[in-house]
Amino acid sequence: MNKVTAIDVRRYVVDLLMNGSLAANARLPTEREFSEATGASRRVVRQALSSIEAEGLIWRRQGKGTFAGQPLEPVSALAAEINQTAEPIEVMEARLCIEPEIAALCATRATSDEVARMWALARLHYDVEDDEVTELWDSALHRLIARCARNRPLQTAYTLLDDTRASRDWQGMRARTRSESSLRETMAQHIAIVRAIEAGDASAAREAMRDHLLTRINAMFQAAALAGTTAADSDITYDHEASHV
Amino acid sequence: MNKVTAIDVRRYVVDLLMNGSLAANARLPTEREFSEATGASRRVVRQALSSIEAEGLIWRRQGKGTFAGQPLEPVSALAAEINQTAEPIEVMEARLCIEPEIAALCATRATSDEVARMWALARLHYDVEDDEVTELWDSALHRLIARCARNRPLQTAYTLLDDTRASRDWQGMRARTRSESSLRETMAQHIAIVRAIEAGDASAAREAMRDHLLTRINAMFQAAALAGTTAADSDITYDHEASHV
DNA sequence: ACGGTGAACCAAAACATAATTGGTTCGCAA
DNA sequence: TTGCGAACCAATTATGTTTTGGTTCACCGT
Repeated sequence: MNKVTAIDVRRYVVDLLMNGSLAANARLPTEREFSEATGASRRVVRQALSSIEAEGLIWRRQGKGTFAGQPLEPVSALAAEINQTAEPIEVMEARLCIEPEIAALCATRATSDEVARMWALARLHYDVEDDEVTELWDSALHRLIARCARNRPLQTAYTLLDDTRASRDWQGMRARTRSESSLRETMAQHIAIVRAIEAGDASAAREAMRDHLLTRINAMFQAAALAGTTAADSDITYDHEASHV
Repeated sequence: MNKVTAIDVRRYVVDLLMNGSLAANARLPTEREFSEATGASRRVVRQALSSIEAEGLIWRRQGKGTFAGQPLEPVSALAAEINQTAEPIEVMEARLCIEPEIAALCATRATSDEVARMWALARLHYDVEDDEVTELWDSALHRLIARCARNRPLQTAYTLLDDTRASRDWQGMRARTRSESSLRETMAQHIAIVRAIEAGDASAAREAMRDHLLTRINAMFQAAALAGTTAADSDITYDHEASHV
């Protein structure tokens, strides 16, 4: 009797998350499929998945499935209709306004459980072969932080911005702005954000989030300048917001 | 041959709209039902309905039906959805996060025309008696500032928050928080905001907007304390946000 | 020849039904 | 007792049918 333990299944699933090619929707196989694939009983599979979910790497929904990252808020239909015409740079500017405040609120309200999940997402080492994957885990952390601000209107506003990332010409933008070094920088900034949140330091969280977003925005500007087609004056960095205090 | 003309059907439908106890956005009979009820051909019914629709009394949607009044805009629909679960204090907190940044952007982007319009709104002397009117002009100024930030996602987000004024227990809140002195204070703060925007001073505009919102929030807290029913600890002022450097 | 009628057809939205999926319980057996 | 499998439950999606406004067209009466 070759017993497959929850630890084994856990390793199997985490491997799939890190190395395997996730579907576009970040959807994982069903519990029954995992059970069949690993030879473990469904109970064991559920134990493994539950532990991974508690860590914050996946989320599950009855009738829907199991997914990598963090859940999207279900504003879907209306949000898509509203945000049809948003320019990427506009969206980033809006995020620069809202997300630092969200991080500040989050610092005063996140539970230790939630902070632990943030650490798991911030410290993730994944194969960076695919832009989609990078975006998946990045957005998961940001989404989790937004949720922990515990302010529904704000979260809805953030979701409005978050939804636009998935659509349209963001894809090409991502491919150009990502690099080995910028990835390392992003991870360092994520860690700084979570550290501030864990410390309950609202001001530090706000500033860390600002730094992070400013870095990303400037990367976008530089990518646009390299591409050359759009934005004639995009070689200037986005700093007129730095008059903050 | 007793022909029923479009005019006849029109009168029939308008009568239904006026006398009948139809709420706003109530559903009307289908075109086929109208046709059967009036004896007119469907074409005639459609002519009549089209004229009524052009007047703005009804709206139609393929597959959905014919409805009284004007269709709900998607943003308003989302706002209504939020209002079912969001507390007024949550909304004010969200505004406290977003609006100062909007004011800062506005200070760098508003044209002189727009500033002139802001002055007109800020200097308006309105009667304290009528809460509705007070709220209307206050909302108008804030919306104008949001528009001048020239960022559609941000403007949408603000509209989402501002729409909540129209609904539910916001009414009672208004009546309790408004007074002769608070009205004067509000006007002074409005003027300070517009002055900073006119000067192009982003930091000053941000701070002026913060002050204004904090004042309003504390007024709400005090009103809640007076009402006594809700929020046991509402006698403390809302200041844990004041750590803002 | 003209205009209206009724029927048929199209597309969008709602409604109803079946299938899928995570969550839960229970009997059975090692 | 513990763990497994099966069945069942509830939420969600997928699919098909019906309803409804929008459109086209052959036909009839004047």
